[in-house]
Amino acid sequence: MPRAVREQQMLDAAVETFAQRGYGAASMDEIAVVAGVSKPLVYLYLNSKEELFSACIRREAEALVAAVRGAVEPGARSAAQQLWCGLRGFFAHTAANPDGWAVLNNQARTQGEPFAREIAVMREEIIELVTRLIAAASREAGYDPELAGREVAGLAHALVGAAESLAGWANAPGGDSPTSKEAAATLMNFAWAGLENLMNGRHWSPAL
Amino acid sequence: MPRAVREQQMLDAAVETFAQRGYGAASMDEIAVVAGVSKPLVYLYLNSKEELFSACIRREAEALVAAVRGAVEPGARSAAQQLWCGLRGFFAHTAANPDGWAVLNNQARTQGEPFAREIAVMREEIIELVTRLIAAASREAGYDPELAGREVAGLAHALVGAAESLAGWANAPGGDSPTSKEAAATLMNFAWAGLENLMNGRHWSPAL
Amino acid sequence: MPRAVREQQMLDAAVETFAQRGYGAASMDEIAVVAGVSKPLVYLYLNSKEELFSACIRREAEALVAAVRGAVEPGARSAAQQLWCGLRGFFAHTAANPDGWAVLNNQARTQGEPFAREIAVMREEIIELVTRLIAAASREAGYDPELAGREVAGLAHALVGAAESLAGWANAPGGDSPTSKEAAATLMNFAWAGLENLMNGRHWSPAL
Amino acid sequence: MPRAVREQQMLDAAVETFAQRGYGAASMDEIAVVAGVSKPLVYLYLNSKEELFSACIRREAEALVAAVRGAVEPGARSAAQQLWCGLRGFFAHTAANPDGWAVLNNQARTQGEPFAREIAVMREEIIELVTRLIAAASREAGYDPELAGREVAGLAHALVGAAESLAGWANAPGGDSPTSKEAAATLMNFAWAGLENLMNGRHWSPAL
DNA sequence: GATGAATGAGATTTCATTCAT
DNA sequence: AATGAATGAAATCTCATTCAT
Repeated sequence: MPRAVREQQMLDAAVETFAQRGYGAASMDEIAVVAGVSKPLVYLYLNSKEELFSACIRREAEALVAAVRGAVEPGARSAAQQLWCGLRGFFAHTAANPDGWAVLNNQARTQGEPFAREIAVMREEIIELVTRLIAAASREAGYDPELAGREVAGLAHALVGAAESLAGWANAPGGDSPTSKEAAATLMNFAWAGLENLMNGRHWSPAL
Repeated sequence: MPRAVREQQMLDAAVETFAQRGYGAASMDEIAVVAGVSKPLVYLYLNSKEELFSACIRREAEALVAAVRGAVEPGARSAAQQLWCGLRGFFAHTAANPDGWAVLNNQARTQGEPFAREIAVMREEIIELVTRLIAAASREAGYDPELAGREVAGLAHALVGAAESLAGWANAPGGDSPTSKEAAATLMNFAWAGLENLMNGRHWSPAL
Repeated sequence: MPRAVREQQMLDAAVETFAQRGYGAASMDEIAVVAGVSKPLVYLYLNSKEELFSACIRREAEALVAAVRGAVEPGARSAAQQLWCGLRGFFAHTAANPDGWAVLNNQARTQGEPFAREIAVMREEIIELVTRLIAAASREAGYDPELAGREVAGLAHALVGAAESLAGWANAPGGDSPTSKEAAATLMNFAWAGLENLMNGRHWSPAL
Repeated sequence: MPRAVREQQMLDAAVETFAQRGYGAASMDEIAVVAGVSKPLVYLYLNSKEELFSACIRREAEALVAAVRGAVEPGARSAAQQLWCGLRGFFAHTAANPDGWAVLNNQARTQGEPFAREIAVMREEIIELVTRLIAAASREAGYDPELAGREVAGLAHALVGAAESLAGWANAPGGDSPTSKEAAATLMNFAWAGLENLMNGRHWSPAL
């Protein structure tokens, strides 16, 4: 069996195992068994547990970013529609790849350097994309996004954070989880309302 | 030295170590050294690594819930003010106890059962509190929260998720993090705007 | 059992095993079994295979140097007698501690850095001692050792090299090995004759 | 490429690797890479690590013995001259083939059976040659070597041991090493003086 | 109440070796 | 003649856990 194929099998097995057991508790033994190969082969191809984990992170991060970017489809639609499509793409991808999402969001982020940095890079990329879309959407709505640059960035941060949180909830087993469509709609409402208030200068304040 | 004091020292050491190394990488040896006692004493008081970790989670979760509930000060003020105070309490507590927060949010959540369940319980408690406050606030504003029960819950979920995300950002080292007051204000703006739109039936929809 | 005692037991077992199997082929498992303890205890006390080997080298080197110095008994006798006694002490010690000698001469010297350096230091110490004794002996015999400083050093080098070689032969199993007394006598003859020729300027030359 | 040539390339690579890493630490992988062939080919030609090492020993031992024998040039000269030429040949060969010498003297000797035996055989061959030369030289000088047979053998042993020791010193990096000519001259002086004293019955004795 | 001494079990990693082509 | 693909076995090292005092 050619090397490239085997490597993907190993990454599949590793993502599954890391997601279910956690980085520390996942053993190379188990990963090899799940992949259906011997342990030395895993080391021959991927060198060490750390590099294997990094390879998982890289593959899953690239797949997630590609899924979101692919869903956005720039040009064809309004910025608001693009944001909506991006969110739906995000929830659809994380729902379809719960293990990959768990590796990125639960494991990699919490295992310290050097893994956290790789996640941070991916997150920055997405936040930047969201920031651009919100700014464009506010321009479409007739506002001047320059007026509230810092707050637009804050909105993007909160939106991404809330999306991450909802993705976990949406993937959780149990009856009352929202569908991925509902989750995206909730967030669009959130973003929309926030944008409107932001641009109209309607801020909540403690004195209110 | 009385047992209760020693036990708290051990929990302090354990929280610090778990937060910095992660559950898997933290060793009982190191915890004992940090606590300034011998390893058998840790076992005598806390039985096993798992129970020790559970004790940390329980202590930190209770402290966090108490801090938020204490900040809310029911009765004295409007529901919106209570929500504001609760958020400030949340951000203040996580900023003052970064290790405890890291154990709850980064470690316990990602180590699988039975720890994740303890976190879920605490989270439900807080989400319920937030849901009640949002409903009360909408009643104060003259709306009928029964009209949009499910969406109020969604709003609470998103708010808590965004708060968790902002707590991580606010505690992160680096110059552009928001202060805990800014973070709370950002979230109140979103909650407020979201509530208003919700109650006025102004939903964003794909067709828009 | 107190730590110091156990540590010596482990070093005994390690010296025996390293001598018989070689550094590479000796396993920590076998050393632990020979020492009658569990493997983790070996690591607890001696940290790693490398440090364990270093500890063996240090202990055996110090014992050997002490044996030679102790046998020399300076002051009481002529320098020639001292050299004789030192050689006898050397052969007696290596014969009584064949494993220790094998670790120093066969294993440590050939395992590269950092072990070879430790041996080199010990060897320098002994060569210096021998050089001093030869110089003193030549003074006693009425020569001026300053006249042939470099060659005296060469003689000391050759003497030590020959002694190392003979120690291996004397320890070897088989009937025709010399006793340790014979070995020492052979070397004294060697040294004596070399010294005499050296000081009388009688050099062998190819033309002869 | 013909098999014989490939085999020599592999042996070259193996000698180099064994000399630099030691028998245990040298891996078949590295040897194959250094030889510029694939690992299975090494096994096809040389069967196992042990046989490969044996082949190295055999080749290098034969080359060394041939170099010494070739340098001796029997018949043409006096026995003393032959000894002198043999020593020069020995030092020249070890200086020109430091890796081969390291394999013989440092690695093979210290890896236990069956390798040590192969070295012992070669060594016996050389000691026998030296013994014959010393006996012949003493006959040329008018002595009766039968009178001191055992001591002549001892002298040969010491001479060979000293030569091995000096070969290591002469090959060592560092400024104060002797040249191979100096080393040979030093040994001839000792052999000559030792022989003279031996035959004249001038023994050093403790009582002296 | 407290600890120095000790270990069973299992982690990651490496290596000599072979098969199918 | 030659190799990419693959592995059984064993190495070093760590850790949660327990006893005897």
